[in-house]
Amino acid sequence: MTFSKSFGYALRGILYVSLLKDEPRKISIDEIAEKLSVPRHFLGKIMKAVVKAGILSSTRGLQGGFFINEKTLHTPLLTIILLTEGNNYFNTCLLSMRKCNSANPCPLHNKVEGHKDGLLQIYGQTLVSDLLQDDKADFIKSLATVEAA
Amino acid sequence: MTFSKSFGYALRGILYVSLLKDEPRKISIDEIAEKLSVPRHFLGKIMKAVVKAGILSSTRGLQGGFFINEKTLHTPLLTIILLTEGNNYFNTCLLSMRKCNSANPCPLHNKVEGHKDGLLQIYGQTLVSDLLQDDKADFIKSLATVEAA
DNA sequence: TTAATAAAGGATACCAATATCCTTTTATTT
DNA sequence: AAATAAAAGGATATTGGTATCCTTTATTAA
Repeated sequence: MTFSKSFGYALRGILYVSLLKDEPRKISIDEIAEKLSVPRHFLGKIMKAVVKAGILSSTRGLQGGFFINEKTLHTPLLTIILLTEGNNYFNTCLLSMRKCNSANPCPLHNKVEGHKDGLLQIYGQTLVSDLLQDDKADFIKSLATVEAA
Repeated sequence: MTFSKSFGYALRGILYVSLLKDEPRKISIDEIAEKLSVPRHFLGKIMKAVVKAGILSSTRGLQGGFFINEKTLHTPLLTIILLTEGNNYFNTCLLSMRKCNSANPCPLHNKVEGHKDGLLQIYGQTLVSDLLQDDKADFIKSLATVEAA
């Protein structure tokens, strides 16, 4: 039921860049970090992985930055989850038993399998584009939500 | 979709002690650790918390060890989860946004809320006794399942 | 072709979860 | 009472996720 912070940073970064897809400029890591209230250097490391996975594109140099490509908006959440949490995220046994599977289930396995599959469905079918909202200003605010100072 | 190792160790320890509830002897930490193939000292720390929470009982001294009490078998999984993962486990935002809730939802919030509630239901309703299996030898083996050497 | 800008990449620090060890307390047995 | 056995408790590694900084590479603009 939980993801690492990396996942949240990655998805929010992707959404921020996607939201500004109609602007001619590219989006710098500094801008993303500032608008999302996220540690700049750590975000840079994550965004690098996102670009390497082909989910976003980037160019270096003056006027450089991040921008969407043909894959970005059609990327399912599942792809981002597996990127940040590791490919075995949905295969790991809830009881940390290494040989747990359908054939040799741990005591919890069958109880949660249905919901696990349900979540997999959701994450596999929900695309980046499905999470974008029309009101940009409002959406950016919601992406950056942080605790009151 | 994941729990810490502590949760797996705790639940498996509880199940092991519960399974042997008809034996007159108490169950030592050494026996549990060995049968479950789990680090002995770390398990000790977790079992201490389990006892402190009243989910199991224990006595020190010669012939001491762990044993079930009136609560053990009726304990819902949720209690154990909150013990090992922290009370906010089901309240944390998937995108690490600190102010995310129904009134001010993050982009993922509504997508998964249903399944989150479903899992909460399962964990709240499934009791320790529901996970015990009749064939003791078989069940112990399944609790201890580890990777092939 | 030089200066400026920005991502990529590598090195290091920090912290919490995980794991181990050692000492203390408690209970039982002799 | 003394010896023993076992959990409780505290102190200390170890590891992986998180976070920061610095250098390198690439691109653009003057």
